[in-house]
Amino acid sequence: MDSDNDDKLCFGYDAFRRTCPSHAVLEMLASKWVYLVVCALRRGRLRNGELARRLEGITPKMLTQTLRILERDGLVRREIFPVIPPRVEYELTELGQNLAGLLTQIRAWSEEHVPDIKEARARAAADQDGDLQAQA
Amino acid sequence: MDSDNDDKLCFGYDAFRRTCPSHAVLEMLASKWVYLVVCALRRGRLRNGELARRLEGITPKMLTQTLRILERDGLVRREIFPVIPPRVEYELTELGQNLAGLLTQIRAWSEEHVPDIKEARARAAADQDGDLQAQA
DNA sequence: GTTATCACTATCCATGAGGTGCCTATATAT
DNA sequence: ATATATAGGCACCTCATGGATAGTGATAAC
Repeated sequence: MDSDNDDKLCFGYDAFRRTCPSHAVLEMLASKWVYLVVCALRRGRLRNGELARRLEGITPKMLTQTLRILERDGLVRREIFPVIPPRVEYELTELGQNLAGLLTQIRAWSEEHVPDIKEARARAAADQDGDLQAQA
Repeated sequence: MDSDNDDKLCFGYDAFRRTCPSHAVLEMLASKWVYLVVCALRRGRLRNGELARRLEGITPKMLTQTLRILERDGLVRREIFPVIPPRVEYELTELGQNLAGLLTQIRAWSEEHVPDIKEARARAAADQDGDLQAQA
């Protein structure tokens, strides 16, 4: 029991350690597009184009890149239909579903607390101005 | 009611929209160091040096930068003691505490699911090799 | 006088995130 | 014959950012 690091140390992994695999996992999750893709797939399978329309502002490259990462890490399953024109569908795996619950909570938090953060930023900006005036 | 986007649309904000303030909030949260700093502060106030020692691999610059962002957005409170040598302490605000619960869950998830992701990556790598051999 | 602590700030540089455009295949529609 | 839809791959380029390093100021210890 390392008293310096005993809060929720799970399964011997410790995300605070740079070399710990869980650190790399956390890093993979720390991406805007990973959040949004996983959230978007939560309700069911979607095609590339459907995702692109839903995730406003994502470029085809970033979408593909993100999906490849999620597929590689076992969060998303990719199914190709050998038809013309091509049809490819993406859906969450069980592991992905599991994560989606958490990420959706983060997304909900972001939406809920916009006013709080707006207010905090306004106050910070005001304090800045105050400092500037105090200097003059 | 936009039937294309009705899952958990909170308070009129929609993180899927690039111009929505909640999108920016999500982007702010999507950072490895934000995760770890908030998690580290969860149990109580810490000084800069204590944080630096706990967050293995963080540079002074990134630590300060992250703390400034969190302070600006009202998640962290900064208290300066006018002594020599300087003493500065950081602690979560109520808003920060609120978020810390979620982020700690994400961190726990990362630690829990390392084996799953390792396995998925190994399988993906094996599939890759399979493709290469099939080509030859 | 030299070194150390502490919490930074400033600066530079390499990496990589992300954007843009062009390319593939084929069936259908015009 | 040409255009469109579809899901990409691939090469190139830019700019932001992460990271490394050095400096700052005041004091106290050696």
